[in-house]
Amino acid sequence: MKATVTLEQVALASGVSVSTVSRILNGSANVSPNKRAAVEQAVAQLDYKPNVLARGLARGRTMSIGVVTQDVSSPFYGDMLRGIEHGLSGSGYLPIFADGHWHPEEENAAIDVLLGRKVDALIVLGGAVADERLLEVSATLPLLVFGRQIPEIAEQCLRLNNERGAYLLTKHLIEFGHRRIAHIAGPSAHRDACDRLAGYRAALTDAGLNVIPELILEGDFLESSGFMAATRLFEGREVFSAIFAANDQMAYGARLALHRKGVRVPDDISLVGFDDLPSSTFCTPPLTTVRQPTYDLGIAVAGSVLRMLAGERPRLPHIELQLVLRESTALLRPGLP
Amino acid sequence: MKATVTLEQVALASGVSVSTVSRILNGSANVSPNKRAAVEQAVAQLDYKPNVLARGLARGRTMSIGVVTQDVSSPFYGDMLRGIEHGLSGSGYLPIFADGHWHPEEENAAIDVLLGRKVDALIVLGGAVADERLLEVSATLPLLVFGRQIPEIAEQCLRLNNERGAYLLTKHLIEFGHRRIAHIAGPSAHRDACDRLAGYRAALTDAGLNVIPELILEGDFLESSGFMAATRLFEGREVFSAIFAANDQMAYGARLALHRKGVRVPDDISLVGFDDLPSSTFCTPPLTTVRQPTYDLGIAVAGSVLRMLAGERPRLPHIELQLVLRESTALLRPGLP
DNA sequence: TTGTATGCGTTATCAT
DNA sequence: ATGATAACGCATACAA
Repeated sequence: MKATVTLEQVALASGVSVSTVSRILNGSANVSPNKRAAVEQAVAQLDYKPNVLARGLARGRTMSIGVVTQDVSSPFYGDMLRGIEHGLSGSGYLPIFADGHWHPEEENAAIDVLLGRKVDALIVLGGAVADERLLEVSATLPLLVFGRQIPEIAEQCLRLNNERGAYLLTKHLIEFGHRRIAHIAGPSAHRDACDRLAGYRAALTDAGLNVIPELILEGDFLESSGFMAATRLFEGREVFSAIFAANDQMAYGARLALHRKGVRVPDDISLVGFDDLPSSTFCTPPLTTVRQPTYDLGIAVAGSVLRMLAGERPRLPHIELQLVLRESTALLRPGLP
Repeated sequence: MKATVTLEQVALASGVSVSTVSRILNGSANVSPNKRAAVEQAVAQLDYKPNVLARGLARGRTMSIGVVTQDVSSPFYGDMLRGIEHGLSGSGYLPIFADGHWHPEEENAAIDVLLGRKVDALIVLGGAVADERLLEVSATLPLLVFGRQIPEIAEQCLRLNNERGAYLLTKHLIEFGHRRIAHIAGPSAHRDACDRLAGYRAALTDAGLNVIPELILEGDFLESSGFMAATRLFEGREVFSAIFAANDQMAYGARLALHRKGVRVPDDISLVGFDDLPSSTFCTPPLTTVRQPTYDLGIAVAGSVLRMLAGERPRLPHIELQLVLRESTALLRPGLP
């Protein structure tokens, strides 16, 4: 309907110069009250909306923040994005997402796209691009990284202690009497997966139990791989009374495999995951897991970006993973190994 | 590190004018091979990246497409976004998301933000802004709407037949011998919820069964409401042998309630949902539901947007909902009502 | 075919 | 305090 209203038109309608209008709109310094009023009225009347592009071109900033994810549709990232979005709301900055699909190449491309869009800051969630690349980027604009630690920019990196989370989980199972605990690990190329495996190992060792290689299988963090791993576990000759899946999604898959076998959870086998996805509260039975406060993490990261944009230090919080005890774990039944 | 390289610098480096460089970059018409080569080399050498903002300002388009969602973190929308993203990849257009959080006001704000960003087209997913608003928008730029039907722009609207889906589901239960089927409906303000309720009613009526008001409860499409509804169902005096939840998430909640009551699915009670979320394959037991092909829908919508951008007609496909039979439904056990 | 000049809508730097 | 005017980086109508 109405064509784009420009600053010039507002200036004309209110009888002042464009620069004055611009000043008023940006709240910069001194303007006479009457002119201000005239302009504000014209703005309202013409329903003037500043052109973000032109503003960006002139000022050199776009008021948008690039966010590189690995999979928008995954419950984990989805929830973080929501947190980021919430944390940014009201700041005038708009998050722009680009997906790396767990592929370093695509991830690099995503970063390129975002930089090409002249985002004012960048948030990288997980992934595996080279540290050097991120350091380059960091030299150009405010960068925040979740899920990895780059020494040179440690202050801008937020990484939860996955090993500790896995340790807690495993220890919990051990305290419940389990000594033959299977582990469905994540992809070995994935840092988090390795850390969780390490935590599992450490807990066993600390408890004087030995690690049984046959009870460690690798999945890909998706439900189906959890299903297959659990199925294979039953085909093996090593008995076990508990399964620790490296993330909730694989735990779901494993749970289904158990269901198919007619194995009860937690009566026959205890099961734990990692992440505490929203749906883990509503599994049958509700899943014991470790909570990654994704939403709050998103908010924290968003806050830090805003701080860096304001020239301050990121001040990322230190966040501890917490054990969430639910109903998928139980005391080892007497008579079992 | 390297400051932004401009067209002018490329022009200088290759000994031609900026306009020539611009032409080559945009592939417009005739340029001598040697100049072209020189420019291309300079571009590569300087690692020139066009400034999207400047380009947008000059050309009047931003190569970005606004997408209004209701909840990025929901499995439903997350998957659609993935589809849209995929469908747009390679086209040069970048999707930009803004969330309405199921709030008409926020949704309007989201549209404003996107329009302010001068997106070249808009995709609206679900939601409840006034038809008029969308018609206004549609007069300005290519618009595509999922989840509602606006007569004036019917060609640009994609809406699945929710009533039919619910009908199929209910009919399936009836064919399995169930005659007292409870329904956990979605919020009555939600169009899809109403349609599903209507389908449920129609199937009962067509089968000569009467609709029992006490067996119809309203939820809010989230797991917790499904849990509460199922719990209340047991407190009522009307018996039932099956539950039809208006979406998978509520079915999950209901399933947990049943688990708590010690009620087996499907042995004691059959349960169905609606949506076929990725995780429904891995429920215990896997959930019988109706499939909304979210990912493909996303791709279809993206394709149509691209088509409209190219001046063609949207040509949205007609998509049928399909029943997905899994293990949460079983024949009514003899002796039950 | 190629170069020059102008415009896109704002902001910022000057004068005044 | 306020108004011209020059960037911002690119596309394009026009001229050559």
